[in-house]
Amino acid sequence: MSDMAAEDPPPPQVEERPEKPTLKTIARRTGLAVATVSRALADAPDLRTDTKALVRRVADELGYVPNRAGLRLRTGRTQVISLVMSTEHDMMNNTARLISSLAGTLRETPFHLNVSYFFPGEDALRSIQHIVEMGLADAVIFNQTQPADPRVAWLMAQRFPFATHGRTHWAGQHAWADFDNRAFGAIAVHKLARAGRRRIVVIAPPLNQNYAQDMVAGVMQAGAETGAEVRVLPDVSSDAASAVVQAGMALALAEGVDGLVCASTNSAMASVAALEAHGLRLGREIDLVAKEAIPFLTLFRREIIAIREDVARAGSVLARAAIRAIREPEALPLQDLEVPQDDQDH
Amino acid sequence: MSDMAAEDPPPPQVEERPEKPTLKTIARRTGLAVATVSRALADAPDLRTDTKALVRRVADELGYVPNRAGLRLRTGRTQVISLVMSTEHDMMNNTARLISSLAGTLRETPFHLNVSYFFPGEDALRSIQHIVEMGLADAVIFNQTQPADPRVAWLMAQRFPFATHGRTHWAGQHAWADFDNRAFGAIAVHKLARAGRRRIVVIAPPLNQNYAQDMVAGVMQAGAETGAEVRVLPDVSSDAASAVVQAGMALALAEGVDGLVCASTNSAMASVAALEAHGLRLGREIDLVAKEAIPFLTLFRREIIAIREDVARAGSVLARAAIRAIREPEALPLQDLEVPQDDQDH
DNA sequence: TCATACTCCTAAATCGTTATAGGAAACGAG
DNA sequence: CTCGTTTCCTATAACGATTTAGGAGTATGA
Repeated sequence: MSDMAAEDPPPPQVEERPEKPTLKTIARRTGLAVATVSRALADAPDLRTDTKALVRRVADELGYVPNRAGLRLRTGRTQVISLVMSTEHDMMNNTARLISSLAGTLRETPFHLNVSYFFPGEDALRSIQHIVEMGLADAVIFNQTQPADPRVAWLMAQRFPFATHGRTHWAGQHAWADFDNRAFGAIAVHKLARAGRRRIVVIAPPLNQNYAQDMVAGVMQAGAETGAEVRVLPDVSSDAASAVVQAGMALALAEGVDGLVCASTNSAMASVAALEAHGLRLGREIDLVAKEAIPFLTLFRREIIAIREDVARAGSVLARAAIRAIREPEALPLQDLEVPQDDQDH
Repeated sequence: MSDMAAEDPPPPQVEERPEKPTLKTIARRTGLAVATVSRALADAPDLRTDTKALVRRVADELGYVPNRAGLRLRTGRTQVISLVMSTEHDMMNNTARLISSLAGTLRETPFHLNVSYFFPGEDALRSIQHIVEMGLADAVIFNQTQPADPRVAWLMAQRFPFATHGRTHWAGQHAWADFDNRAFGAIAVHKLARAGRRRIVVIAPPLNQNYAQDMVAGVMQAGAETGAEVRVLPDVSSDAASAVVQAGMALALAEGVDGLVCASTNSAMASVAALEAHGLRLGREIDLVAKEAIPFLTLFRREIIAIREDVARAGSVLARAAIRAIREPEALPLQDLEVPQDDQDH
């Protein structure tokens, strides 16, 4: 008998289910009109308190849940929050954590999480315009912000609710969650300096990204403070990381580099491969500081100095920020900056 | 000026957009009734061919897209496919690949991808029942199937469309995409045997999972064929992987193990940490075969023998399978088995 | 010529919700 | 007793789609 052999199907006990309660059901049960029931559940001020209490009690008894299609058709509200991701830079499961955290935060709310991607070569703005113009969501969340991100500009002009993973030039005016990459860069260089490293190379993410610029600012500042020589080597893409980084490294290492800063698990692993190929040993001739979202690097090489980023925190903030942007458009946008601490262990 | 300083907001050019075309718009434009337009777009047989052509032409000109809320309210169809994931076993971004592949395949269809999770300790069946009973999706996709998976049994009894990542006892009767873990197990042991390894330890996923049982079957069979001694060490959870595996390894290594098979990138990295702590060297005293979804292990230790699993393929199949299950419930369910090849390099 | 059949289209109802406008009953004031 | 006010509720229309039943014309047959 092969793997594929069909065993007996499970018993087909198709119990007919009691049909879902609607406003009409509650109206019948209470003797009120549908409109009254609707307004009672919305806590309209011109209904008697005991009427509203009655309606709510019956609604609870029946397990009433508003029909999403009816609501959406009538009000235009979708109860959907749409996450629009880039497919690039998707290694080492930042993405999975972000999504699961978003979904986890949203599950206690009436909102559903829709996920879509824009692909390399596509216009990031287009996919978001599509969602807004088609009325496919009440808010959008996206990542990989640029300093003057066109998506942010457009959404602000439209007054459409959104939240970003990463800041922009307009960070004061919209909802975001971000990791303090400037602090990360500074801490990284300080740690290396304390370890006696003087010639530091930084593997930076693509410099059109906002967080890459933050990180560079941080390392440069710390370089000035510590007197270490800091050189930035921009990484063109995480996917092509190993090749690019290794080539860059080959050049850099020739000049007596003794410290490395990497923005991702990815580039850290590629860099280690390169430096070991040059006969350098971590913790001896060279030290490496890297940011990571999952505790992997220390499994990879115990000597790597890892700084953690809590992506789940960002996801949770972004979900709440999006809801707030929907419900209280005039309120102060929710913002959260995760600041890494310099524990001085190194 | 700090990072947070608000620069000038983007110009608030709120151009009023032409309102979205509906059936009514087309009806006005063509002089036909709304019902006729609807039936023309549905290609009703009792309409004149040129009428239908006219309607379709006008619809195209206007860029008509059916309103999802209207459709859903009237027909009950949501045009949503719901992915219900477990939060466990989520390392090394299988998840991210799966989701991006699902979303990528679905983008050319009218279906949207909803993502939700059930959390450790929750009943996996409940979250799916909720979706079905609330009418929140037209199909569900889920992973981590068990041989007699209660979700599969329930959905089959309900005749609700679904597709699974991983097979079950009823694999002949429902849609699924799977990796051939039995072949993987067999190939792994054969590779080790060819390298002269005789005492092999297998780090298996939790044995209640269908794929873990497949993998065990594969290694046992190959053990018998090659005469190697094969012992299975069950892994309780990927999250706790490192601790558990290291403990198990400690015991196992004491007995002269010279070959290791790991089901995931995760357990492979943990195992390497453990074996190196014992002073063993990969490719010398011991060899390690592992499955991975992203090309990382060879960066980690060049000596690891990696077998690739194409999660994107699974995602694409699952998306198409779900759509087929929705549209042609009586048709043969779509199924796809990815069989790894033994390249004999080792 | 008249009944019958066929072709092609449409009016109306419906899904579940909310907003608008207004109505019935009770109350207070003159 | 009558007239306005206030209180509390409801009828109706609308959102955008599909389905059902049927209607107006034209063609066919005896």
